[in-house]
Amino acid sequence: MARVSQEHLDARRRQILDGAARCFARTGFHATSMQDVLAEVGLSAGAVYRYFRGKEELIAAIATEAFTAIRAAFEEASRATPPPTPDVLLGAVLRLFLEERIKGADRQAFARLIIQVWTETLRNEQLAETLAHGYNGMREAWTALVNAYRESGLLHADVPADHVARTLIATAQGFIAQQALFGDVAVEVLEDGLRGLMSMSVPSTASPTGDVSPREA
Amino acid sequence: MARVSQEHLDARRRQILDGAARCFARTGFHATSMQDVLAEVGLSAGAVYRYFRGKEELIAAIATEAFTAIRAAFEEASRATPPPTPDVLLGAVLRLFLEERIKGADRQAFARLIIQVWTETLRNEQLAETLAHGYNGMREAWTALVNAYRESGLLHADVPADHVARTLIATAQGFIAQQALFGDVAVEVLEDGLRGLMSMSVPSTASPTGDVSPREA
DNA sequence: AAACCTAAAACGAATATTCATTCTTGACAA
DNA sequence: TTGTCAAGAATGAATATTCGTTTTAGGTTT
Repeated sequence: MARVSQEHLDARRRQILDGAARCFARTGFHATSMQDVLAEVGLSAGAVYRYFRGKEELIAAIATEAFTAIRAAFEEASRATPPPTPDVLLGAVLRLFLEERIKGADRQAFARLIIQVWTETLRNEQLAETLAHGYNGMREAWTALVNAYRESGLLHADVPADHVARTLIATAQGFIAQQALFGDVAVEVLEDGLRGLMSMSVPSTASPTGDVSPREA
Repeated sequence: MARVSQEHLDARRRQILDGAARCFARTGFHATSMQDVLAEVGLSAGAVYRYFRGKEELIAAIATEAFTAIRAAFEEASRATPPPTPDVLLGAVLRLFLEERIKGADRQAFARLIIQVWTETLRNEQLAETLAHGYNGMREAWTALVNAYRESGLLHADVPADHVARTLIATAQGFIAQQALFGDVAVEVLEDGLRGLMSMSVPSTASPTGDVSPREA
């Protein structure tokens, strides 16, 4: 028996994943050809097809891995005790996110990969379910956190905790989008922005602006 | 001259754009084949290629049109006088956004198209510039708006107005992403979420960013 | 010797695009 | 009004290319 060590196999697999991730972040899943990937990872077709059944499996592996990293960032930040205020919480999420890197790629690469994972859910139902399930978990954790805000007297408005949780997650997602599009995201922007919002006075619930009526199903 | 009426030409062009938009929203720009588009619009290849030089031009036309609609929603909402509070403002943006529809497609379709426009900027530099320029315009308009908040005493924290503006835009972008991914976005979620954030107390502890001295909460 | 990998060639399927052809339109002459 | 006819509009099978993948034979490492 002359087998290569398991570490070698793992390293090869990682080498492929990293190279493919660079390609995908650069040009997108479907505008990247397998030949692009082969050239980037520096391996032959036969080698790559030994580790992955095909392009779809490679995409699925990278997409799942990327989303898992995102989810971990959200959950790790929300585990802090006592619950930090939203600016600190989301700042931590974004900081973890910006630290997450694709080996050998620039700062924008991971964000670009993430927004492509979003679009890939259109085609890949399995991935869509993974994402839906993952986000539901985050929502629940963050809803509990918002409820803790209310109980400690930090949150005054009488609004569903779930709505606040979804809004916070949306803000983080938006900054991921901005990082992917413009690559100029600094954590302070988000932290300051949230502090600014939190410092604003809440208008009385019955605000007769008139031009917009809350009629939506 | 034996030509067909200009209205006919315009209608054909729109027919192609609408059908292609449905395809692209469903499966993405690059996973959609021209034959898919041809079948969806009910025209032959030759007919479509009379109106568009090729797939790239079709993609560019649809992407630009979609982003223009988004930008219009942001700007129309920000033109309201007096400046409405962020919850009302972003609520209006999201309402306008959810009204924007691709003819013959479901509620998620337009949001799905938008997130694909984001990813398309990776490949299309021209489109990337259009987006960067457009978002910069929105940022400036919204920064002015946040400054108006501060002057009217609504905003207390001493944070750059631009940071608050970017955070608000990020929140809207995040809800667009959620609508694309899960399709269950209601405007009230965003409105409640922002009201909740605005009702929270700003911590007075020194923040890691430096000597931001918050005033009364 | 067995597992790993390479390099190159070849594969069929799928792709975007073209082009020779047919159909349709509408201005104009009768 | 009616008939004519060329230009415009549309067709769809054919084209060349590119794609992902498999196969081949040979070489290298353990």
